[in-house]
Amino acid sequence: MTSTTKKYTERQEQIATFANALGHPVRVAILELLASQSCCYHGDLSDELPIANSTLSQHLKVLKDAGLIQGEINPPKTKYCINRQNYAVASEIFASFFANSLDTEFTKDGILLCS
Amino acid sequence: MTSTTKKYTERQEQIATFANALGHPVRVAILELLASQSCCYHGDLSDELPIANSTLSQHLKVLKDAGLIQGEINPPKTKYCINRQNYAVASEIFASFFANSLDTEFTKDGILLCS
DNA sequence: AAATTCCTTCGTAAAACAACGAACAATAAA
DNA sequence: TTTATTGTTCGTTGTTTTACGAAGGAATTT
Repeated sequence: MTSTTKKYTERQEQIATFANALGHPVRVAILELLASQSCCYHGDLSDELPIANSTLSQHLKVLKDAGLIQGEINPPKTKYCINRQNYAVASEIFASFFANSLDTEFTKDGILLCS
Repeated sequence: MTSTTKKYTERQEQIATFANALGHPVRVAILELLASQSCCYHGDLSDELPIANSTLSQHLKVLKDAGLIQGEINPPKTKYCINRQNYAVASEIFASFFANSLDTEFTKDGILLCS
């Protein structure tokens, strides 16, 4: 392939970005905590997670940069919550990604290729 | 939190593993190619992707280690295809992950917390 | 004003990732 | 047997990630 192309589609980049954010177990745990409690202070999360405070801040930044959470800073406390809008986007994009892939299983006239 | 705990659940680890594999746009592209064509030789993928052959091998290894694809080596050719079984697992685990999270939006008596 | 609480940022070190070309199998073709 | 073809593995380089403690900022409490 030539190098003049724009490498990857926006969608592929978007999927990778969301996936990357989910690509560490502690970030999955963070999202689950936020989802179950709607909101949490940094300290609440820190109590539940086996990582240093500064490390937690880093992971929260990753999630925020990916758009999956948002933080309301209110010194000295900071409240985090899920960004539901982007969460829905992520949910859909993953669903469609897997749906498209699995579809092909059925669009090949029942022939299971690549045994 | 004490350090005696087993850090993360199997499920959290599993999600992170799958997500990690999806965490690079070229790997998303690879999966899409495999999904649309059912199977591909390494060379077919190489023609479509803007990376060196050796790099492609690395990415394929990541996807294989995560269980998302499988490779049938038949020198000098190698045929790759999606591991549909694990793919279905991944699809479900992501779906349930997002479903659980978004559910809370409705289980809070319509009160949108954390504006 | 000093001390405390809460969290972020900084500095740093170790590990993992991503990319490439070169070298290396393993078969097929000449 | 030599040459090609096809991929993987190796070695290397540079970047990113993950982790921590220390230091810093911002309000609140003492």
